[in-house]
Amino acid sequence: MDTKERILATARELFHGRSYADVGIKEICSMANVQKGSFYHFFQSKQDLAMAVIDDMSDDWANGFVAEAFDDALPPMERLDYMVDAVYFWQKAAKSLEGRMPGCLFGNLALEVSTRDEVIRARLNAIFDKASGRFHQALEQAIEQGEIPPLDTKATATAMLAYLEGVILLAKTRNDPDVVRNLGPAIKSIRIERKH
Amino acid sequence: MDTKERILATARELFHGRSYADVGIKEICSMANVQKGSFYHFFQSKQDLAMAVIDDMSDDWANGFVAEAFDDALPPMERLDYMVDAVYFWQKAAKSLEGRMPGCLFGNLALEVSTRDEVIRARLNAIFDKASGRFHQALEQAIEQGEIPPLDTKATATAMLAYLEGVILLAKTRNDPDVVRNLGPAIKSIRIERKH
DNA sequence: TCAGTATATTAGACCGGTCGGTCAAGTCAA
DNA sequence: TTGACTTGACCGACCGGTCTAATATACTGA
Repeated sequence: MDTKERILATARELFHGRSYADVGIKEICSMANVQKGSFYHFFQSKQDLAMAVIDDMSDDWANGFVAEAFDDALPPMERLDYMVDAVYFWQKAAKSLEGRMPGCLFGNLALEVSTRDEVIRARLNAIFDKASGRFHQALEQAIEQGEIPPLDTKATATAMLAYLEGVILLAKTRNDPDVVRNLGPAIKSIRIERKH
Repeated sequence: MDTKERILATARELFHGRSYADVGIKEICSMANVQKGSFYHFFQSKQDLAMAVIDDMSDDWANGFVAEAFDDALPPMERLDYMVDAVYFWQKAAKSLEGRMPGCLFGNLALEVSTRDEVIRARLNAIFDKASGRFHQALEQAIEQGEIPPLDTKATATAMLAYLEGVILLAKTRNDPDVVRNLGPAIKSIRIERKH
């Protein structure tokens, strides 16, 4: 594992487990066994690192269980349950490892830095758009296959993403992953009707 | 307006508009025209200030439009729309004043500091519990009055609060209060059935 | 009413520590 | 010999918090 990857992985872990402002470059470096000069050889700034961390996590998600959850082979509405389950097990594992529920890195960063850093905010926004696109596709297929009655798929998809983020927020505040398991499945009840 | 109130009001504005870590005591003092010595006469620490700000905002909410929204005179399910509207107009006003959507102070703080500060986390958790209690009461009455079919009122109430927080999170990330207006009303579609 | 005193509040210099970031000198493989 | 990478000392700015001295304000007994 080369230096840059080590920095990235460490930063991701620390940012996720605590917060952006709370984690210093010095701490990242010492935990990754890297000197400061090396750090600034690979990253221009802390902001640059944050962007790289966001992209890194986003890629992992897209190729990881998000890809599994939104597999076309699964019945569309079951994909939502799969997604909720994945979040639950992930948060539960993280809590049992570190004692605290880290929540969603994207949601955490969004609320922490989006009033201060326009570049990061825009990137996070794009990631949410992409995520809501997955929900959108699932909803389109669910309607197509007669699994649910027609509705405003775009709006409902975004609402579902919002709900998932909200559930994670509340679960993190309670420090209890079970909140995700208890409230998560209700994501399927959210409906925004078509305008006519 | 005495010194302590000035500190409190300024801190609240800054914490809400930016973040906890990003706002220093020095900045709060200079904006409130207070010296550091005075600050530490009234507050033991920055954490102490945060707690006071949280309580202050919580009281304002409880006696402000939350009290209006959850007025017993309103039909229960209409209270939810009232609440969503209030959030929308508030965020819109804040954005037109400062250019940025601040989101929900409690949600912001929850994601920023709850992994780091157990005391603040617990307080925020209590506030969320109280808020979900309002939803709960509205749902109980809605069922009682035949406005909606029976459901798990406790779980649904919490789910609705989660949804509201999630919508605000997404709106803040988009920096667009209209997200609240567009997605907010779907809060009424959320249902968690009774266990039997 | 007043002197005297205790207490609440203000003032701002000061503290050690940490922050993000820079830099010149070095190592090492191609 | 070149260019990628590493080392770690160093920078000014800022952080939360402390401290002592000055100044209002409130309360006291005569």
